[in-house]
Amino acid sequence: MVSQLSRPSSGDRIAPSDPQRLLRLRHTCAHVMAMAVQRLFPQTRVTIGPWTETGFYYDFDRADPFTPDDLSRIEAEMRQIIRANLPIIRETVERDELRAAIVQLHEPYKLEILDGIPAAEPITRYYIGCPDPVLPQGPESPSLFDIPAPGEPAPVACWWDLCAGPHLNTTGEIHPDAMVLESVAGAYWRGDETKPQLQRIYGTAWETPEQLQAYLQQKEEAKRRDHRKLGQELDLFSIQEDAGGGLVFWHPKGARMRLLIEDYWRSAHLAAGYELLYTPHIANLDLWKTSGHFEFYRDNMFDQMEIEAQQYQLRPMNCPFHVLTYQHQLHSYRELPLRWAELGTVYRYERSGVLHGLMRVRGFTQDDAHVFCLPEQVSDEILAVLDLTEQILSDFGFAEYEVNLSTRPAKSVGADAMWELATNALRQALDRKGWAYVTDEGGGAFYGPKIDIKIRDAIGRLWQCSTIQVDFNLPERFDLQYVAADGSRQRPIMIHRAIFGSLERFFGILVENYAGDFPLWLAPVQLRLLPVSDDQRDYANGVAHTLKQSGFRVEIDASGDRLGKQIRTAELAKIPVVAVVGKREVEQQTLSVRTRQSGDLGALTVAEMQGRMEEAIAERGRV
RNA sequence: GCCGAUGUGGCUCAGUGGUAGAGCACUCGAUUCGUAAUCGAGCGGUCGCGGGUUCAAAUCCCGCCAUCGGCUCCA
Repeated sequence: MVSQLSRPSSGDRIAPSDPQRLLRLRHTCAHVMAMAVQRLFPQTRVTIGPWTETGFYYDFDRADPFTPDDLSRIEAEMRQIIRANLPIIRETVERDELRAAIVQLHEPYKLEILDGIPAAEPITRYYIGCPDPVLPQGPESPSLFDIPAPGEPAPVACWWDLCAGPHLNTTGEIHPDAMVLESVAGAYWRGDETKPQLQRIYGTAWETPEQLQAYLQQKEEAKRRDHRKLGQELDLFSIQEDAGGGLVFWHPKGARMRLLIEDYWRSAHLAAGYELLYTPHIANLDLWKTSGHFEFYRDNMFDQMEIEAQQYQLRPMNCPFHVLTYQHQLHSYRELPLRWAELGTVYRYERSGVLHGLMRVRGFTQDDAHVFCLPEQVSDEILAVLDLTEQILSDFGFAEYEVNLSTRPAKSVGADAMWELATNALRQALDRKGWAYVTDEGGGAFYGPKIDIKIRDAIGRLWQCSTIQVDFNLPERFDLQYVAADGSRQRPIMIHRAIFGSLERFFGILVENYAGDFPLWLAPVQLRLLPVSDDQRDYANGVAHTLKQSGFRVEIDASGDRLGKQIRTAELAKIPVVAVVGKREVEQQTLSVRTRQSGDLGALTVAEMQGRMEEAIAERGRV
């Protein structure tokens, strides 16, 4: 039960000196851009243009697509408008008057917006450069006010938009070098894919050029850490066109890391009182009809396949299988809670345009678990899940969380009383855990409310991973029972939860968090031996053998390259520790150790080396 | 799925109608080397796939697939 939010929320940590003013600035930038666009491309219709976390955008309706070249022209035009330092004037207008003006301008989207504004609300418009434009002076007279060639229409140094504001007082308050246009993208009118597709131009804007530079550097940093790029460079995984989009191939180094993650996960769960299950990847469609998935989740399920006149379904979820396992025998209240976990691989149909590296795929493995418990155990069990989640995530280096409590959505099943009980149990557990959280009204699953946990990575971005959901729907649909103390049959409550969410996605987050520079316990290769010449091969083989016997992941550079090249190759592969073996080391039975973290450590015996590495592994750190 | 861009050896990329290129990787040879690239040679591509235009297509046109930036979706 994992939502696969594929992009992180903004990790923007560039602090503005005046946040309110920055929003006005960005909003004004959007207007300036719209003005520039309509000056350059008069046939373009305007729609909306808000500020965003890093800048602004404006959606336009125009027959021809904007090209990168158009963006440069628009940006140049915006600078002219900024340099002209045009006043921005707010005006409260009568609805009918404005309506007539909009009709005259042939702006259908603006008309729709105007007509959507409740009668009681005041209506405002914002002018740029009207009604009394300040004409520029001096040699850098902007093109804006150049005298038009004969036959061309006179340029209009005036533009207005129906807008609630707020805005800056003049365009000159925007720093022309703290603003750039970033990209063009398709967007739907009112975010509705049945409505016309518009062209959205994104820009970024800041108070100062320094802030802009900091933002651009952050963007570069995110690009440097991109798990798709690092996955290729470090040979961790691939997604192959020949196989199909969204299907992941784990290469030996990535698979080794996955194995480490899985091993850790299994031990942690066994220690926390879970049992492990393995269940099939396909099953009779009837199961999915009973569970409600066929009704509620069909759009994301792969097509059914017919096997001997029966319809079978590739699984998009694990829960019905755990439910069947529970149902297979009668349970006493004395057995509960039952905590069953599975690294369950699921397949979900995702529209081609949404696939994204490991973050959004069509086949992935959830670290899924279901807790079957008594109503009075729910709160304790949720609290225990929160504890386990914290333990596991912090061992992977994630100590900062943002927590959401999502309540009943419009499209949902179940009685109000059950929703209330479940939502209260989640709330109570969060309070007992002492975690602050934000309530997301209507953000729950169709079958129950949930807690979502986002982790903050090394560069401040938030990623959704863990989810905890209370479900009274499946127990109902499958008629799950336990025998209560009085001998009556009662219905257990089911808690779904995943900590990593999806292994693929979590792995991608790990790659980005560490920028491929993994702590020693996770590094696919922990140490590489670099023989200075062929004479040291036997010694290197002996050392490698010893270290491998002790459980270290070791390899020998077999290239025959010179030492400098071997070191370069190891550095590029981000191998945490290299050990040079030359004539000296063979004679003294040592290793000359060099780590990515601390550089040259000098000569160490094999035993000393092992000690250093064991220490780093134990604290999940680096050498 | 929608809008736009992109797709050339294993990787990164050049090549805009006239005989497919570079660097790295790989193989071979020489060198046996001390902390981020030794030298030389060689191998390797039906230019994403399928159609079309043309005497001639990596290059132009159409369809499809995948990837990238977004939109929509994300139980």
